[in-house]
Amino acid sequence: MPPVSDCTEMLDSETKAVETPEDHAEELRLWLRLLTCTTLIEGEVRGRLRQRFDVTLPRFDLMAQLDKAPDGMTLSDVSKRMMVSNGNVTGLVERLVESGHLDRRTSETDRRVQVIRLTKLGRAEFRRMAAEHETWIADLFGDLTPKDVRELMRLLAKTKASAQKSAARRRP
Amino acid sequence: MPPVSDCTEMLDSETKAVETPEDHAEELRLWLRLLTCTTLIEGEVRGRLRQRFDVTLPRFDLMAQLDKAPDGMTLSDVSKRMMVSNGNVTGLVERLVESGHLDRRTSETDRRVQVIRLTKLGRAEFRRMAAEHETWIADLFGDLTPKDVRELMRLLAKTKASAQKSAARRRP
DNA sequence: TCGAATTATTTTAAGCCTAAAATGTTTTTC
DNA sequence: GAAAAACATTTTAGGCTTAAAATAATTCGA
Repeated sequence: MPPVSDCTEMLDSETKAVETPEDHAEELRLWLRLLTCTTLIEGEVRGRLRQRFDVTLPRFDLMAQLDKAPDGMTLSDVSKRMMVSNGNVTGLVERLVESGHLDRRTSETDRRVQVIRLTKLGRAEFRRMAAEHETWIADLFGDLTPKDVRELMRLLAKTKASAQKSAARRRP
Repeated sequence: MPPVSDCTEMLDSETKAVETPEDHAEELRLWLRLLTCTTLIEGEVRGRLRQRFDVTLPRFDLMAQLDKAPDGMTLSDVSKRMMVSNGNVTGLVERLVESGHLDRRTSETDRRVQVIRLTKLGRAEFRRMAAEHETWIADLFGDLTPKDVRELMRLLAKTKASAQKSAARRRP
């Protein structure tokens, strides 16, 4: 058998590119590791929120979005920001209004739109939780140097852009 | 007012460390970016699995675990590997046995233990899906150079270790 | 201006997920 | 060897999540 050159793309006898099952094992491993990290940290945060404040992670996340928007947000805004389905937000908001953390009103100018805001109670509780939450995150990432953090930020930004591009290709 | 040295840790008049609300905004941003990346990619994979194969992501993930274990796994193994609750696995397995993708039997040596395996059908279907899945991942991470991938792998490994350490501190 | 398309939200049906309690089994300990 | 501890799994109750269909309101276009 003649020696074969070690090129990435295989060529057939007529020098035309041939479909080769390329090796994407590295990317796959990277994806699994990314997922593991997120799941690990998310689970930890979820548990601490429940133990310390008896609140669920989705509730906390929703309140976090609203804390950054003093003038309120529409359900669609929230849905896009949180990257969850519309129906999901509907239910989440329902329960948070029920518990007195959120205020919800129909927009004056567009009767399709619901604007939601944190109530005083909601804001106070969120701030209390957020302060502690921040220390948890700092601790979870505690072994990373500032340089590590910067580098990760950069690479994840690149990853996000790459994934968005890929997603847009499929669903333009 | 005398000039103050710009040290990170504030000292009070008696030179004892004082609790200062430290700034962990960078770590927080990092966490949000990590979460965004994962959610983005996960959503994309979920959608493609549904469209192309009419299968859910958790089902796919479970089958992926079993594909790596020809001799089968116990429910506990699966639960640990997937980092989901026991009860969750019970239900997932139930549905996959129902659909003929999994085989489940009680261990000969320990009647508490359930051993599950992919059936022929399950393995065949999984392999078909996995091949395509791999190309999606490659595409989603397509703009990363091999060096980026290596660097991310390294930093995420460090992140995982850090988070595990932090989690262990809380729940030893 | 009227009908069509678009947009915002809700509803529906099904499945996923968790924490905690319950059940049954095995191992440990005295 | 019996009680206690540990273990594997299931059940329970409730909440989260999605995709798709339905409802309602607005905007656009001829």
